[in-house]
Amino acid sequence: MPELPEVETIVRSLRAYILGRKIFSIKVFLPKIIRSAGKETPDKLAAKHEELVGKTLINISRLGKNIILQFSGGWYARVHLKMTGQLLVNLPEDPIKKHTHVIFSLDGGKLDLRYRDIRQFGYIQILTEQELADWVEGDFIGPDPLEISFPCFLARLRSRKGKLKAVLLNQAFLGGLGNIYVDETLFQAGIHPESSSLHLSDEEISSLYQKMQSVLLAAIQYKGSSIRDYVESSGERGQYQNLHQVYGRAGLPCLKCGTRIEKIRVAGRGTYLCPLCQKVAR
DNA sequence: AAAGATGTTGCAAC
DNA sequence: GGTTGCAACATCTT
Repeated sequence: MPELPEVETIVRSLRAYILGRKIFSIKVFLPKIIRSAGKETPDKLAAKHEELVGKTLINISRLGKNIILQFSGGWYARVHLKMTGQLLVNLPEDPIKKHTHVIFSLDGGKLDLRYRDIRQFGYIQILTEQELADWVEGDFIGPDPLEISFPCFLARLRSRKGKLKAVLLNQAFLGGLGNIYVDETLFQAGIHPESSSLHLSDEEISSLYQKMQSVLLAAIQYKGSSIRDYVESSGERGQYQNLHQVYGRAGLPCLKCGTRIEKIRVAGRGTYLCPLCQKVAR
């Protein structure tokens, strides 16, 4: 589900609602959602989330599509929402929706942070500072698309080969792009997703860089794209889906030239493009 | 009504 | 290494 704009929106809303709150209790309904940091025995892992009880949430940040919650006492939680994960802030009396797998009770029981995930692909990892550092080092996430400089972007792209869409989806290349925003960026830049990353001109890479940032910033302004399950932590839907130029528009006219938008498969993912506006650089 | 699709990513195989 | 297919799982669409 969520890509950079959705995760960023969730992080911002979590900051507004639960920064500074203290963990009162934790209920785990589906244990596999709490994933091992590597070396715990199963029984130790099962009890690990109890370490957070009594700790205060002192920072909330994003690393690529990962949400990092920092607690007092040197504890962290890393949340990956994968396709259908949600982090929702609720009142305790709010009905517990189906597929709610973990509830963090906050503020002496006055507020809930709930993890909900229809397909159960997402997970929560409870980490010490050292374990977080080990993860950052080992499971390398590339620079943030909104923070990387153009020279660095250019150099990194020039060092990769393969289909451009596959490169952009690779979280070790840049952290945060996913299927929707790659398609939207490539349309805006007028570049075909199957273009070879080696055969792009400096001008094309410059356009790619600028459109990537403008698309992501606009999507954040609109609080992300709600196609199916994504909502921010208050339960509100994003609105950027209404501004999609190609994603989900197969068979509809291109908004630039009127040609029918095509859907093909690239890098194993459904891919939308305008065959006239987006040319292949081989 | 079965088959194919879905915003992710890790793994195995070639 | 890059690429492909599959796996994790529930639900919706064709």
